Amino acid sequence: MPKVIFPDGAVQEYSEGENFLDIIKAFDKKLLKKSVALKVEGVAKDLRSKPDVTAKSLSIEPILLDSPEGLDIYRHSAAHVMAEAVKSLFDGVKLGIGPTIDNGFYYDFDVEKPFTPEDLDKVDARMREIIKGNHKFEPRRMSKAEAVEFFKEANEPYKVEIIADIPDDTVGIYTQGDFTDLCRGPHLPSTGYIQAFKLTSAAGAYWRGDEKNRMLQRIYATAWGTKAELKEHLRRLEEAKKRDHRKIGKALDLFSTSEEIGSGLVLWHPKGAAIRGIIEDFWKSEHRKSGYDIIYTPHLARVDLWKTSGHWDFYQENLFSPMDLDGQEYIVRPMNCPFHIEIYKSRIRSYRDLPIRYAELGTVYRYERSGVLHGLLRVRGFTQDDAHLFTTPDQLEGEIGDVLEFTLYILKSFGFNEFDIYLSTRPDKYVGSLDDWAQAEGALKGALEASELKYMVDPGEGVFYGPKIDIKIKDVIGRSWQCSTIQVDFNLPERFNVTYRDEEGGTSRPIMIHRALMGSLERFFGCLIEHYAGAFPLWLAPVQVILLTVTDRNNDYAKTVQKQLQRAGFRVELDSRNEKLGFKIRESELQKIPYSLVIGDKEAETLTVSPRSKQAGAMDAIAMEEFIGLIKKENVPQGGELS
RNA sequence: GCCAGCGUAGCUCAGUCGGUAGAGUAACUGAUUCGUAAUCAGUAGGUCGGGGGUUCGACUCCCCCCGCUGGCUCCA
Repeated sequence: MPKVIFPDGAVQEYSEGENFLDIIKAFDKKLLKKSVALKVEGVAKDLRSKPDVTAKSLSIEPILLDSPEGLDIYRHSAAHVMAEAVKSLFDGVKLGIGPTIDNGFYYDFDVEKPFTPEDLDKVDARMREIIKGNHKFEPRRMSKAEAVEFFKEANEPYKVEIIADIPDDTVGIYTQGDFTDLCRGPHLPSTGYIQAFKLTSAAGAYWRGDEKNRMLQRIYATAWGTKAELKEHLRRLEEAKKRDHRKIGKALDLFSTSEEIGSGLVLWHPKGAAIRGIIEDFWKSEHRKSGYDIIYTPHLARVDLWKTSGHWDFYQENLFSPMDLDGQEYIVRPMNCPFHIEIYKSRIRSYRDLPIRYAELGTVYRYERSGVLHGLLRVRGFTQDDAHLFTTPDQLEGEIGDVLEFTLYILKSFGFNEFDIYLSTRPDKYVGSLDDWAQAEGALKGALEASELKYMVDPGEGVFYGPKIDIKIKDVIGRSWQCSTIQVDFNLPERFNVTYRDEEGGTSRPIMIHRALMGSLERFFGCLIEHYAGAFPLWLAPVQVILLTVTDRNNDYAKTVQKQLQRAGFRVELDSRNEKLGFKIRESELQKIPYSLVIGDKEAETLTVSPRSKQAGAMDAIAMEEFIGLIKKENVPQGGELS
């Protein structure tokens, strides 16, 4: 009898005609219950498919629902159920694509009218009926010509378009009930396997992501193996909402935007500004330590400057319109680089001067389309922690390595320890020679390899003037935000005719590195707020210590304590309102102030304070000097020392 | 920019069928002097995002604009 071999070496014999479902069932019923599909000789197949009996022995591996691959199959099957539900409810629906995504799936539909929330309820209800009906997912294969014919017949032009792009000779088709869809598979054995899903939102989405194409209607959903997991996922989303920087920014009075002022323009309130000030001070002192010169440059420049730089041609959709000044056209700057170049060019530079590192907290303005604005994370006016390094070709890779190390040090100082690193290569729209691009990509790659950091390649995602390394930080809902960026540029030195005197007394062209570590202060601040849920570490907290008096009798002593702490350099507030202690504590907790000092008769008599830490709760009364010593130790960035 | 949803007191949110708006909280005033997450009472607070239309009458229905949110596209 033919047999299959499980991953642990166990063998199960079977007779002809049995499918894998039968075989696994005979082997271990419990295992079958957890399986959604299987791999045969490493290839994913449906549970209901049959083994090739000519092979006497096949190695198989059930794909379990609680594996990433299993969950993916599960969600994909749920997407098919959604498509069936939509097709059965609305007339003239044409199917787009229905892939799985993190935590769920979506399906795109070409429909007459966009879905309303009520439509989603109907789709949800129909999906549940389909699941209850427990229809089998029946696979079959068709030649491409047959499939094209089939989907033309079915009035599914998008499917026909997809088939044309499939390189294989045949394509997979799955049918459940009377619904048929193009699909690679594998799928669940039947719709009844789906236990827990929830439609989350509907949104317009261009066919193939191209805004020249027709806009389809997309329904997003999340799906999980069990109802408990779904519930847990929804709970996590709720938790994430609580950390939303927009919500916390309001609650802690950190920043706002105003309709009167305009979209995407941020107002930094005193407490947000206090944090920004601390970040800027830290940033400046670290840059000086690392050999950067800090500069200041204007926010406007003549439009010709941007024609020279290439921004006028390559970046125009993001530029604000020119304004006329004495017959000259000026625009607000979208970038800082040309200004730094002009400082470089203000005198002749020698190879002995290089590398030159100019750093600036440079405020820029970019026109972003209204639909993309998002809290602090995507705005129209923002301050980059920008720098431009001018290097000789020999220095390039070494400088990139140093910048990379410096970047990670700065990010770690703020408590970020996990990020995704991408190497972005030449885009379709680019300037410069292919040789330059190859050299620049090589230098970035070399620095990454030397640093032994894990990174991914993002093909075609570079800037028009050069390739880059991006470091992305994830926000609480799993969205990834690009903060740090390190870009190599051969192009601007060329365009601005930037030179240095080389060893031979000749004229050579430096290479530029553009880099921003935090990216923009606005976005970085947004990420910081979410990272800490507003409970900033001591060194960043706008108010580090709040003094809470028990009665008016304690006000005088509290003032001396306040003065002492201020003299020691701490940001201190005194809450001497005529309120109960519990009330004051509640407020200091809600404001997420790291330390509250309770000051009552007992403390005034013994010249002590009773600290209450945001992290650890109430502490025993201690002398002021002792408390100051304690918080001095804590009042530092988290990144350690730069090597 | 495109698709959808939303915009009511400083904040969080009710407001039914079209009949001129309400709660909690914050603010203010007074009382209370209190020991680790909300003391009590009173007062005041609104062009219902803006403009136009329908109607005897619009927070409510329709149109345009602004802003926000979730996506698409694009990016620090």
